[in-house]
Amino acid sequence: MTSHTRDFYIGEVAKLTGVKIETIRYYEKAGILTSPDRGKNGYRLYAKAHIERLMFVKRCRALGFSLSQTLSLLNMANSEGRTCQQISQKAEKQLEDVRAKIEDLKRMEDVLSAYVNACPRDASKDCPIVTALSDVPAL
Amino acid sequence: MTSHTRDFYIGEVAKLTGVKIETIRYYEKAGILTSPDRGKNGYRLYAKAHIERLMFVKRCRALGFSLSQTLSLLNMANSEGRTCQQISQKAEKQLEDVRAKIEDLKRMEDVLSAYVNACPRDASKDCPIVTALSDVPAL
DNA sequence: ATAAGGCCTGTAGTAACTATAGGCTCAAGG
DNA sequence: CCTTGAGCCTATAGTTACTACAGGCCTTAT
Repeated sequence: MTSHTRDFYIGEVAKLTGVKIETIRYYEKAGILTSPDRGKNGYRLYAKAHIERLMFVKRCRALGFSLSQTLSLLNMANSEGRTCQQISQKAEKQLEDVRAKIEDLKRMEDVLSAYVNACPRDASKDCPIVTALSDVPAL
Repeated sequence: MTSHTRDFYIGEVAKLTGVKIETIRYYEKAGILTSPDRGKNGYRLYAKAHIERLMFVKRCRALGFSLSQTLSLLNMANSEGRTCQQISQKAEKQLEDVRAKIEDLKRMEDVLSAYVNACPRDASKDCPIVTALSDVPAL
């Protein structure tokens, strides 16, 4: 029982992770993924570790982390001296950001639904939505 | 009492509307704002109508409309045959989009806060957040 | 006279991809 | 053996909505 794991072509990696081929290559160029070995034909050969790293990136992105935040998390996750506390601090910071975005969007929602409610939604010509949108404060 | 309104330089427009000078010029190039007249020195001269249009754009953007959605709203708002119903349809569509984004972000919030809660936040080495993030489903 | 500030154009940079062009390699079918 | 198709390669351009220069007028005040 050796620690041998077979290599994967980029297309297989894409299928396994659900990340598009172009995106995987983009991540490599952007320094998010380390360059894999190449076969004699020049094809990229990925090992299990690459795929785990890519899943990490995918999940971070799905949680709204930017690529640079993701890279920082990756480096931290793979560093010897890191602590659980450091990781959770980043997660908490991101949680705050997400909550702030939710608040922003809720304000949009409120205004939009007020507009929609104020509108008679019929064939009339002067729409209160238009009026509200074009009003200039100090003119 | 004529309908005369004085002209505004781009800097004044920026102050009145709170939209940056570069952004105003960008909107003109992008076809969102019509090109204003120029003075003999080549400076742009804006009239009240431009400023109202710009405020319209600013409010649409603040409500999450894209520039092309905004342009479509503008064209509709200024068209003779448009009805209140058409306008409110766009607003309702945008309201749906905003609500969908809120749902997305709430899902992120749930996952993130679960992660943060699961983490002991101490000096330990194996962080449950890292484990959860790098797990590959079918490998 | 000159310095500061506002305006002009045009280009490049940002984030995170996505799409396209042009060209290899590899396996299977006729 | 040849060809066809699929999969891979690189490099470049396009996307969205700006933002930031660089280099150079014009105008006004000191």
